[in-house]
Amino acid sequence: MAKKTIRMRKQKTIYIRPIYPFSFVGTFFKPSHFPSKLVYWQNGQLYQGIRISERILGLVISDASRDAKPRVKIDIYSDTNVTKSIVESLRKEIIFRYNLAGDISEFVKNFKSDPLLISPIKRWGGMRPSISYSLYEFLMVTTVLQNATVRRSVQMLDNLLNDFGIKLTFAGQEVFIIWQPRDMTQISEEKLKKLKVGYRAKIIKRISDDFVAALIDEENLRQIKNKEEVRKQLLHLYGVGPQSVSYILFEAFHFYEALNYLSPWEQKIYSQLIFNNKKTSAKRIIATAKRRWGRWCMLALHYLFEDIFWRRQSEEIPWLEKEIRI
DNA sequence: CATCAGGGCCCTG
DNA sequence: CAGGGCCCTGAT
Repeated sequence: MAKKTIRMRKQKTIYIRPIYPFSFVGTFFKPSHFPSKLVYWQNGQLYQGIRISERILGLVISDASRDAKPRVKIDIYSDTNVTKSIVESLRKEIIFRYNLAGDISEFVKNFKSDPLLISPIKRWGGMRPSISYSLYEFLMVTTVLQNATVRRSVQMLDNLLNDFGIKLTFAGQEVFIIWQPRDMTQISEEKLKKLKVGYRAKIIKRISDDFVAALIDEENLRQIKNKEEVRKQLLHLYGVGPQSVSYILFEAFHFYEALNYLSPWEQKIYSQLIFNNKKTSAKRIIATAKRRWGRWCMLALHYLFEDIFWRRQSEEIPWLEKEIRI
């Protein structure tokens, strides 16, 4: 059990208007993501915790679009009242994390007749790359994803959250929020290893230390428009390699063409979706995607990927099940 | 029982 | 640039 629990009550509701075209479900719920206690999706609503300048808030995010005008509703929960400046910082943060100010109209326009994308775009047109987490939180997640099956990743994160996370109770649900970098400074590697994270203990420590020392700063990175510069800075972090960086560049920083690495299991899935076989190399898939979709190449793959995971929820896709190691 | 391969990354040679 | 080692777990 988490050592700390915060019970929250509803304080305020705000609305955000995303840029058209927009898919609420596609943007706020990613069926391909591994299941964690950090976010909870139910009945078209997303529950999550978030830190805004040292304050912890609970959010219930839902679709409030009207007359084809996209609109996102956010109910804000907290154990104390929230000031106007917290609310405004939260608004900005949500707009960035979920890329609500991003404009992907050109992608939709250009490829809505592309044979591979025609039905994903019909279903999810307006879906953006997004992530519920802060950069630090995302790095903790990519660390537990390394060299592990889904079950083991979940176990590692659960163990960490039980010792260092905070449980938030609001709107009749429970979600957890990850510790802060400074909470790790006095925790020994040995103690982390008891939580069965193995060699990742060192990674968790060193990334946390770098955040505490302000060697890495999410706000700064967000200002950088050059993808390769962001990549370079992320790769400086211990335990962060090409796989983690590719997730982060696309999902956290929204570079639609961040595509130069595919892990073996993803390669098999894309190979099947694009070439109808399992053995087309990652290199060839990447080259094809770049040629076909240009500066939207990673976004295009994302549409294919999420679409097949959505279909998996309602139909049997035996070849896919084999590639997803539970 | 022993061995091995994971939804990587680091380090060495 | 290739390949061994790192952690744990479940499969064989």
